Amino acid sequence: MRYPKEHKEETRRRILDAASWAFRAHGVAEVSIGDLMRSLGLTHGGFYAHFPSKEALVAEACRRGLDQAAERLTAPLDGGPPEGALRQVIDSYLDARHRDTPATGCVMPALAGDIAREPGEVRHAFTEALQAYLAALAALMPSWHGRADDALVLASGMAGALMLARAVDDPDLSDRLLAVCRSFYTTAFADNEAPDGLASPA
Amino acid sequence: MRYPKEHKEETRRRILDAASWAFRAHGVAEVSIGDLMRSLGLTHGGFYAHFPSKEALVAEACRRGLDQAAERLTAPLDGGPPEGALRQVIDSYLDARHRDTPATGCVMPALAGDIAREPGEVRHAFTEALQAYLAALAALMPSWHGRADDALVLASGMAGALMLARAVDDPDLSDRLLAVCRSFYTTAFADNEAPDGLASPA
DNA sequence: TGTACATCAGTGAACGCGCGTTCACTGATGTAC
DNA sequence: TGTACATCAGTGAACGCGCGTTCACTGATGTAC
Repeated sequence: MRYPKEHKEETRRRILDAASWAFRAHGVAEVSIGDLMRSLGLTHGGFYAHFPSKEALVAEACRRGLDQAAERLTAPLDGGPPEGALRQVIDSYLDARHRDTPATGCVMPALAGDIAREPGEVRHAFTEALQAYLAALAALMPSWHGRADDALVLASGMAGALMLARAVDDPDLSDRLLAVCRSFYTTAFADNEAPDGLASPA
Repeated sequence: MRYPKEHKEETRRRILDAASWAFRAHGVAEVSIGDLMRSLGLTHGGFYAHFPSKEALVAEACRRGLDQAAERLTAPLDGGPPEGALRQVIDSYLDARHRDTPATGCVMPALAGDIAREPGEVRHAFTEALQAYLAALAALMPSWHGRADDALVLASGMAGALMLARAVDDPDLSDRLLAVCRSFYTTAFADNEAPDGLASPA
């Protein structure tokens, strides 16, 4: 069959989206090309007309996932961050809903452990997209902070907390982890206080 | 061949140690039973005389890895934590050497992402061992802190930082991540200040 | 002391299975005449 | 307007491979006599 002009790049985008969700939900190793194409009503053979290898798909899926997250951070604010934007980011990141829907959630807690063992192409794409994400996060920080450094602490801390909250078996521990970290990071980074009397972590 | 009395449990321990290292270094999915037994000079068939399944091995390997980490936290101190013990834990956790040797490092940044997707047996073993680890970490905290809560923040934060430091492609970013988080967590949790004038995170 | 036997940790062929990747092929449709 | 053809996104059989797991077997040695 012959297809309309943009059909192919539309299919490519559908593969990429489905991969980006499935990898976050089930892990890179557990999602096969066959599964992926089948979930789109296609067959596995067609995949290689869109991507040269599974590895290339993983790299692009990581980048896309992080790029979308960065956009979500930036989108709501047109003229500088409104009061409470950072607080809202922390609240929704360290939330039961985010914990329970990894497919549409942040790439870091879902895949960073795997990415550390992936080949260079994947790690490079992840790194580039992470830099952009960190910059977007830093832009939400109160200006009297060491913004870029604080963004590193906040992003890695929230990613670690969400990852553990997902790994853990015990719902109470998982909820407590989210609640405690949410309160800690809000106090440390999103409280509007003077530079000298910074928030207490307690 | 007939073997001396404790030979079998000695072999079991060797399998468990090798698995615990290999899983952290290469990920659960990338280490096959064949690889594992071959690395001990054995053949794959013998594995099932020691463990009922790969899943059971993963569960025990996680538990063992975390238990050893908890022991390492507790061991040096016999009569309460000496000054600077927590500082030392943070320094050695968020260190380039730890980042570069995942096989002997902490289980959380290496495997927690995978564990979140593993079946109940594995997650349960991980959770139990994590509770013990968190208790050991809390015992190092200055007593004026909300120890148990602070241990959650510190453990998850350090795990997230190490995981990202490993995933990232760019040595400068990776080093900066470690340095910034090291300084942040030391100030927030290991500075000996009065309860009212807590450490500033900046 | 010497001999026959029971033990059992470890062996390795075999099982069914799914993976990533390749490639000759299909067939609906836009285009050229 | 009608017809022949070129295009090319998608198909599905086939490739070699390694996986987790099973099981009949091996053979050195402790033990019973």
